[in-house]
Amino acid sequence: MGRSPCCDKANVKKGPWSPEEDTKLKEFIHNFGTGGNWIALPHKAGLRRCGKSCRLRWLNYLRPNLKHGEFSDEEDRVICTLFASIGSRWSVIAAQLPGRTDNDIKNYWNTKLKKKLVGLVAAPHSHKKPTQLQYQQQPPPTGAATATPQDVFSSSLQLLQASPASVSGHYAQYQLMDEYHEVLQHYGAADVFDQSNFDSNLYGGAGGQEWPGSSSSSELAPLEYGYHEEIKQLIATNNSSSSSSSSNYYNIIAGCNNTTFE
DNA sequence: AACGGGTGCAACCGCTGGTAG
DNA sequence: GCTACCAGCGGTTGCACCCGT
Repeated sequence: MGRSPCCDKANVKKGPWSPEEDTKLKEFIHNFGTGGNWIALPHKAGLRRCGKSCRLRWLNYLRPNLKHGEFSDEEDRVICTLFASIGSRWSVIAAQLPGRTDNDIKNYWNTKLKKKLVGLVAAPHSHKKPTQLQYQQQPPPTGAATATPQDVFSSSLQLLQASPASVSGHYAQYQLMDEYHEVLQHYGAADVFDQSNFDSNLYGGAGGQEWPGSSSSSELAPLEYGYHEEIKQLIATNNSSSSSSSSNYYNIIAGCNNTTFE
């Protein structure tokens, strides 16, 4: 048996919202709030819309203090960093970017950031990347039988963050993101993450969404949290071998010196 | 001017997890 | 413990707009 639909599909309007509908929704929520029940809201507000549609419209467009327009370099950096850490958990990423919605960030990632990466790789001045074999040669984290893509990327990003300021910046970040993307493809993309393990690492296993030690939910979580020991281990291992793949990453990053990204 | 492909964004869909009864 | 309901989430789609030919 299937579940009952959330609304009468035949009697709800779909498609773009009109200014009148926007006004009705805004005024209703301003006067009465959502009442904790989005399903009942459209009827009360005199809207022929599905409750889910109202919720989405409010959260993504009508809600106060929303930012529209270009993402800043800093926002780019946060998105890349968090994507590297937690994957496509857009709501979690959005929580770190005040005024941005998960839908915004998802669209931005899918339409712009991802393409920036691809463009960089295709660009003539792109630097040689490690091969997939080199990914496989990455040492596994402590206690793991094999290195996961996430391990590889985490170590790469950590190397980047630990490197001198001259080698940081968008180009290097995006270069790493692309490597990450390639690793995902190599591993079949789908079941790369042990999500529960990720959550446990990311949130300290407490089940909450606030970073341990953080007094504010808007505080940016330290990237290395949860991976700290694994990453240190990886760095230690990589640094001990001059022919290790970590030096490939250093070469890539070093090659980005004085490269401006737009 | 007309057309077609590309792009960006708003909105929808289907699923999951939480929870009240 | 079970069921039904709801909010929230991520993936996907539809469409308006832009731009090159």
